[in-house]
Amino acid sequence: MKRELIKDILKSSKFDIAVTVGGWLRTRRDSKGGFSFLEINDGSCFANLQVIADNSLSNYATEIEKLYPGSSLSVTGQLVESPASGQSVELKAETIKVFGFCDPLEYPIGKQRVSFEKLREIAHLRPRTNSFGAVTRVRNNLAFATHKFFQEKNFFYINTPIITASDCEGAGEMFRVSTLPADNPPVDDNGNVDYTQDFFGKKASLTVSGQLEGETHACALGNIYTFGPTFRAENSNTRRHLAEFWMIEPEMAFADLNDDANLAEEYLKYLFNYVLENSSEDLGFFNQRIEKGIIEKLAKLAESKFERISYTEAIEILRKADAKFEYTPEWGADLQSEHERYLAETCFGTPVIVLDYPKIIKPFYMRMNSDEKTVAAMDVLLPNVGEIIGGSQREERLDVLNARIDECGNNPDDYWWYCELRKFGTVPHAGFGLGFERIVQFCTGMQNIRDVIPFPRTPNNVEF
RNA sequence: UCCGGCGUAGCUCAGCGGUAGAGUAGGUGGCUGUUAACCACUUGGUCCUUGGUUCGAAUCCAAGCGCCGGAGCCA
Repeated sequence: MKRELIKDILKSSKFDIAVTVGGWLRTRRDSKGGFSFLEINDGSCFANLQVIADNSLSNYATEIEKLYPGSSLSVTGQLVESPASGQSVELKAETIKVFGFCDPLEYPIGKQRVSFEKLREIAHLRPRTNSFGAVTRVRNNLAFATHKFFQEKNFFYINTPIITASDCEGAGEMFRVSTLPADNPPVDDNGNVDYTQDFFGKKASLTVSGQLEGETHACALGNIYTFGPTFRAENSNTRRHLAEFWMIEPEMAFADLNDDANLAEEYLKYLFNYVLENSSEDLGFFNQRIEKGIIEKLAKLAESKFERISYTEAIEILRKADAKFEYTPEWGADLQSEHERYLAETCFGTPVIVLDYPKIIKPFYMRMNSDEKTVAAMDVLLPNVGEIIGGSQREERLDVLNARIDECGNNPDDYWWYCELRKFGTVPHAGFGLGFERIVQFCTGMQNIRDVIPFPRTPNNVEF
């Protein structure tokens, strides 16, 4: 079926031409003047198209008057200038084909307001709402902008494995991947599960990060990035965590921590500018209904310089701060949520990049600084969201890396191939990870991360 | 996992010891180039589950289940 998108029709300045649209009814208003107003949405944009359905249509009494929100239809007619205010163009229907009626007594999302919590229970229908249509289009633009940004900078898109045997420094609890019988797995002489009999012949899990594999390709192709699903089996119940989420992980060869921070800042600003330019209609909705001032916020951040401070400076600022913290800031302890929020929201009011964390709170692969107390790590903190990016310069010196693997209590055998990247032609390199849903949250103002991914997976929730 | 809050009509909520309410959606009638349409009437409920206190529980207490917010873990 050849059809025009409402997105294009509403921009059209050509009138009195024949067009066909297909979409879902949002609302019907009857006029006793002998016609009905139908508002159609086809998902191509936020706005609806107003259709005039005259009672001279052959199926007016039999079908048009029985249309309720959610019904699917196609309309062919003349695009005309609207005589009334509220819309510039409207479609005067010549034929209306109804594909599917929608019973208003059963359909859960009519014209009335439905809470986000309720919509999560009907995740198969929620993309038909204004909010989720807008979130989905912004999410799409952020994904496209991500590829565009890295491709323009000559980064190669690579696909790291989803099933893995390396547990990447214990970034979180992992989901086991196994074909062994769950109720009665084979056991070895010590009574432990015998994974040599499993599908892969050893313990396998869903990935918590593609970083270690990503490094292999950075150490060959130069600059690469991944953009794929990531899994954490943590029992996290917050509005910022998912068990399955999408992560973007660039990795650069011949790069240090400063290059890494520059890339992170440039990438975030690129995203802000991209959605400001290409999602303006949807952002207008978020600006009005979800987070007042979000457009101004994104525009300001796209222009501003991100604050950069060392971890040690951050601790000093927090200790002098005129604020009550539940946890006293102390050198050597990780920054608490309240500390990150103070820095990004109260103290600077801009994104903050914190650099050079104590080695004791960071994983083995981060590069040791010359003070031998800190490592070349960075976190990017956003107002309201908190940590959005975590990254580091990687340890490229084999002897130091081996010592750190030992020190952190890891088994060197698990990282033999990772170490060989240092053994054979090592190179300074750096990268970071960004949680895609968190940036969607930030750019839409949506409060709960479960509402910026089509089908959220959280503890006790795997419906759909 | 810990702390706090909340589960009442299809939906959004009020009621907080004396026998069930509003708005909205749906129905009927009226009116209208309408646009969150409007006006009148109207259908609609195991008050999450189980147990306890009480003459009497939607209301108080306890446990369970579910959801939300904060914390931790992190992206």
